[in-house]
Amino acid sequence: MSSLTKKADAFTALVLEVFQLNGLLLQAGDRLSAPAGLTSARWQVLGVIDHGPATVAAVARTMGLKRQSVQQTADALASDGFVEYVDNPHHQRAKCVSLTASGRRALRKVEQAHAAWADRMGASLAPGLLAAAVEGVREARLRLEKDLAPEERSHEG
Amino acid sequence: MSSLTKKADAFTALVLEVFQLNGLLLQAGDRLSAPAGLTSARWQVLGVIDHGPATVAAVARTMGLKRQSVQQTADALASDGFVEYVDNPHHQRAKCVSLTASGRRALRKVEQAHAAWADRMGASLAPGLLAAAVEGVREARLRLEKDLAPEERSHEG
DNA sequence: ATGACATGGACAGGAACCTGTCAATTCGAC
DNA sequence: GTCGAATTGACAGGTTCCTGTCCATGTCAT
Repeated sequence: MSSLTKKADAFTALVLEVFQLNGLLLQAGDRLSAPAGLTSARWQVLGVIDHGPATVAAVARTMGLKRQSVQQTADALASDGFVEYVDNPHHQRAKCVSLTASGRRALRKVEQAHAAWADRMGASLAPGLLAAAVEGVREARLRLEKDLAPEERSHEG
Repeated sequence: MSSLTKKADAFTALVLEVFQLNGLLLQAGDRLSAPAGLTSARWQVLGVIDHGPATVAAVARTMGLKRQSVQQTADALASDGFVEYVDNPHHQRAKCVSLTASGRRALRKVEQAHAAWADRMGASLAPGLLAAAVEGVREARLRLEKDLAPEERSHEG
């Protein structure tokens, strides 16, 4: 660390903070969704198909994940009765993932818990600080996306 | 999302940004460390023991991970010759993880790449914005740590 | 219509984290 | 010194993500 410039040091500090916050957020998400029988990953999938059924691949694109990862989560959700595969009029093999009544109930429950939590957390931070954090992190993300883009040469991702 | 207050909405935006940035950072870390034959996780472990050998459990505490996770990474590093287990004068069973010459070489290589990258990224962001992002994310992390703390009742964690 | 190409589901295997449990060791209170 | 608590390594098993591959299906230019 001692050989880094000031700006590099500041950016590295952001990286370490983001890693830590990310870990805590996953923990918080699991705690929010556990009472409804869900996890962070499963809750996210239910959230995506809340506005309407979608194929596994479409959900994956929305979430920025690989379709194989979402497939696993969707299969687990289906075997727990939170979602079901329904026929897709536009594609013979690619069925749509659709919320069941049980899935919708669970999602509503998590959303209520999430609303209370986000409100509590959002209120505990100075508004200006929160806004600055969002903007700063978004800017960093955009730069990093550009930085990473040139070398990505995968037909799957 | 529509039932959230303004502050809750802002906080949720921060969460989504952090998730995305975290994913990109892992990608960037892997890309930085790949030329040296490492990954993000392995590089982190090498970084911790750079200032001196330490037990697996101590490394885990430093990194905020479970010792079992670090054990796996350390074993992998050992089998690749980047680290070796050396006797611990203070503990019969708990050996210390120590850098080998090869491990030190790899670490130096990654650190150089990291310095260049962090400098480039840090310079691409307005200094004020970067500082605000660090402060905002840190504040959010601290609040979340407090928010999460009361319920944590695990003798391992 | 036919053949190239992108998209999608399925399956295999791996990385990095987690939890839970066990026995060995160390440490502190007494 | 001795006993109980805390720490540590080891092992088993699980989650969520990844990559790579194969084949079926849909789309589009020719």
